[in-house]
Amino acid sequence: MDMEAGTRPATDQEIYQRLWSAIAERQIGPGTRLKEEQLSEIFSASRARIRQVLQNLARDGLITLVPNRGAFVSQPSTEEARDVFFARRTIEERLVEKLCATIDAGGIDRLRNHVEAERRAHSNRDIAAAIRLSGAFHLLIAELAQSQILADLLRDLVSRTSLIMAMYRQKDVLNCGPDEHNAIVDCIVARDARKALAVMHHHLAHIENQLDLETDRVAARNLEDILGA
Amino acid sequence: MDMEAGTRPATDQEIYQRLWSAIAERQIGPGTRLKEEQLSEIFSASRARIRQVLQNLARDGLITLVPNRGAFVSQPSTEEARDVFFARRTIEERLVEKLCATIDAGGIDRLRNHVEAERRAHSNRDIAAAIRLSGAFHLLIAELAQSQILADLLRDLVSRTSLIMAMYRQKDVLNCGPDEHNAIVDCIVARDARKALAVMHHHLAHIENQLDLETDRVAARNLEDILGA
DNA sequence: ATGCGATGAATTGTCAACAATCATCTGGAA
DNA sequence: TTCCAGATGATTGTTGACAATTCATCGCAT
Repeated sequence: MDMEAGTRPATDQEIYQRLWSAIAERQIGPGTRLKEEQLSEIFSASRARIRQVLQNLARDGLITLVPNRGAFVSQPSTEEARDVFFARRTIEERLVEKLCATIDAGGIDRLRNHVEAERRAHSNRDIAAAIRLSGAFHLLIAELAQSQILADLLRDLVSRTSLIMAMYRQKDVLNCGPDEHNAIVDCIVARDARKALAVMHHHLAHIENQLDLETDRVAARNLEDILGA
Repeated sequence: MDMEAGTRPATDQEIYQRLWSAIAERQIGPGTRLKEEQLSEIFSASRARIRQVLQNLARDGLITLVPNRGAFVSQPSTEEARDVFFARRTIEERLVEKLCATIDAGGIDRLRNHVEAERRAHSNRDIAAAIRLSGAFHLLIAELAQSQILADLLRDLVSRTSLIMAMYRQKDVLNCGPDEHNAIVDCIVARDARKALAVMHHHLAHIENQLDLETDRVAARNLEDILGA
């Protein structure tokens, strides 16, 4: 949220990151249409580059590309939502299991510090930061587990999870606190792979169970207000 | 291997499929440079579309895009190779486990028929078909297990595995026969999830263990001879 | 003879204009 | 009034040309 738009060029990666954040952090609601020309003005980039970025976002499942119609922020169905959680359990259970065997002191420090940061954001009622850090925790585990392929996939799945929660979260349930994350770190530090796996499973199942199974549509918001200067 | 090139336009998907097959089935060796103009002539498509396809292939790990240099068929390192197998074990063990719980009669038929086709190709010494069917078996399991996300990822991993085997397979070892696949099907039919998981693990470990851990470079071949008319 | 710097060809990156496609709106007939 | 057909405007898809970058070659000084 730092660089001004509409003035100077922006690299492809910046545009991608910017849109990714805006979607994953729920600033742009599911179903919102993303027009190429509109984006090219906002980022002062040519349409060709915007198009390239949109294709990357589509491949990550964050947006849906409809031929001759354009790009829309994805609206995952309940089946897709369940599939995302199935894939996350598959991957993350294995990653924490591996991490228990390979973690070192530096890794433990990074995990502890991260959970601490989550706790601060939570007590400060900083919802946006809490959401971002909550996802980043899972990505940190993947990074420390040293499986590039699964880490890359998990990055996509985490952002899709944000999208899913934006659509299906019941309104009274707040974002889960850092307590469960802390429990996972404890298991890793104790090198108890069996328990770490179980706690991770419970954690993900917990999140999934908080969701509502009816389809909701979310009103589209104005892009310039979010991405513009 | 049916459509003639250089004459009529080809849709993006066709170009992608064509290159994907050529790389995954080892007709184009690792390290081969793919020039955009060359490909645009072969497929009689504009460079922009070629570029688009190349980016998709890069995201699937089949080719590597070097800025301002071009596209090269990937040469996975030994670490990346191990990571691919780690990811495959993670995913496929879970998929066969799930499949044991959800398989129906139609699915069993498809599995049996596929293994039979593999057996025929193997006894006919049809190496290309054997390679293709061997990969397709794993994809069939993923399809039947009904997890779109993991199936998509596995598709990429299977083609990367072909690339890895092209680079690191010891020359005397032939492609594994259909016997292990048959054993996996037996476990699924018996709905023995625990054993299915173990047999799948063994199968993938077996393939990985057949590999050599030294780096080999493979000579580049001529593109027109493979993709051209 | 060897190393270093300039030159040039080849290739990728970028862009703006053009063509094709789709949604919407209008108007008329049943 | 309702439905369908056609025109219209907006948006995406595609193309070819141009700019930027890289690699290889050659010349030159040491």
